[in-house]
Amino acid sequence: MTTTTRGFATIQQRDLVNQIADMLTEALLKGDFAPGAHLAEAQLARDFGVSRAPVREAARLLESRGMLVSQPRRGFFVRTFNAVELDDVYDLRLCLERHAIRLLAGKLTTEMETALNAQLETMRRVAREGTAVQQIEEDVAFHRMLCEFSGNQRLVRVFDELCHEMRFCILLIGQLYDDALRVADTHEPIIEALRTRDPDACEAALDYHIGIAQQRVGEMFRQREGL
Amino acid sequence: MTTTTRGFATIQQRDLVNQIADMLTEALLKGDFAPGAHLAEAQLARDFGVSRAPVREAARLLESRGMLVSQPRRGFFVRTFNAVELDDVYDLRLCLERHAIRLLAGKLTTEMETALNAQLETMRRVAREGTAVQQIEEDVAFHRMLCEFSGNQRLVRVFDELCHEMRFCILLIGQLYDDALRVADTHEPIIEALRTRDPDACEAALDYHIGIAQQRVGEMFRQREGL
DNA sequence: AATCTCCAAACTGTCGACACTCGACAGTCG
DNA sequence: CGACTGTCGAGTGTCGACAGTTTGGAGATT
Repeated sequence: MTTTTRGFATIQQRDLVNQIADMLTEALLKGDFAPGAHLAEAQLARDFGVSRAPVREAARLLESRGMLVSQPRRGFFVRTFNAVELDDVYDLRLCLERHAIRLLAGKLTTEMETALNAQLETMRRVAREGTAVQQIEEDVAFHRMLCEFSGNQRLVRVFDELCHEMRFCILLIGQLYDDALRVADTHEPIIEALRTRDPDACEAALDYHIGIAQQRVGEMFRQREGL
Repeated sequence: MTTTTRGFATIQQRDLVNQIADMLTEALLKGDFAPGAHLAEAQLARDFGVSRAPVREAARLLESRGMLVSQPRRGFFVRTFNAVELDDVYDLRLCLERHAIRLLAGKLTTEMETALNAQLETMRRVAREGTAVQQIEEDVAFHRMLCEFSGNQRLVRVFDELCHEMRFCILLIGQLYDDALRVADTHEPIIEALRTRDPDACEAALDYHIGIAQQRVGEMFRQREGL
């Protein structure tokens, strides 16, 4: 594991549950498990070299994040998405971000603005020289900043949950960003709209941006679903 | 599957985890635990007459619902709210319901309308002859219907999570509905606005309604907090 | 009297084990 | 030949136990 960025071993021996949850999440996002596949606790416990208790708790954690579902006496299964559920997620995300950006429009500081611009630059950089996973992460990070700057922490929490599901869907589809640089550029109008501090302009810019994203993902998903 | 339409009630041996989670939820809403109090697994296990494993899992469930928080190596504690967090919850709720009612305005059926009216009648009935808990439940049920009729199931899930927290806050404050009948009546303008099918009118009616509720709860909370 | 040290009790994180349940398969009976 | 039944393996739900950690207080020190 990536223990040391510097000479110190990771201080807080993170408990097994979180470690296992992270590893499972990574495996799920990497596509190591087929959608709908059954996750056998005993098998996972053997793989991780631990007992079943922490595996069970980690699985419950992932269930609460919407990446697994459980059936009584049958165990945990990889969450599947249909097109309707995907639309619901994007619709809800739009709802949250609209609200966030309207709040943000009224309280934008120069620090926030420079932070958003910096993030945009990061996105452009990874668009040129990063991996698809990195591109998605930085894209998510941009939108997460909008939520954070809104000031509503509870909203951020829901956004994070939704992101888990969106990531899951996107990586389940395969690659998405055929032209990452162009995608990064589409975030610029959002910053520009924020600079005007006009809530309606902000909402319009966001609607346009997310609408495109949803359409793209939706198309690819339905295409994949048709198989 | 259900070859015999004969009426055997579906025997549901609900597993311990859910039973415990429900009992804990009830106890929390009843105020059996002080805010911030430590929940000892072993003690609860003894009280329920089970082992610690299902108690732990139930506690994790309640943590994901925002009613408990956990600290590594310290265990689970009853969630506390401050005024800012309470405002965040109501702000987010407003965000969700606005979105829901706008969606609903465009697809309202007569069945939905009669269902909402029936719910309003139920609210008036329990306002006269019901308990405070019942009044809150029916009030929540009305708003939940708005979310459900919007068609976005994911939105309903988030709404349910928020409701857990709001219920928790409200019952933590003490009783709220000094004049439940009047509160019930304030839902009528929402139905009337829906009947016009004008999204803006719906949003305005909802804003007014929730704004009052938030103000009330906020005031009482700050008052209680000052102690 | 206030503070520090150290110890014991209580508690959490984790483990291995057992009982019960579910699904599949094969055998039995009409 | 088809439907029912008994059996078996796999897997979950739950339990009791152990080890390491945290907490609160008794006793020692200044």
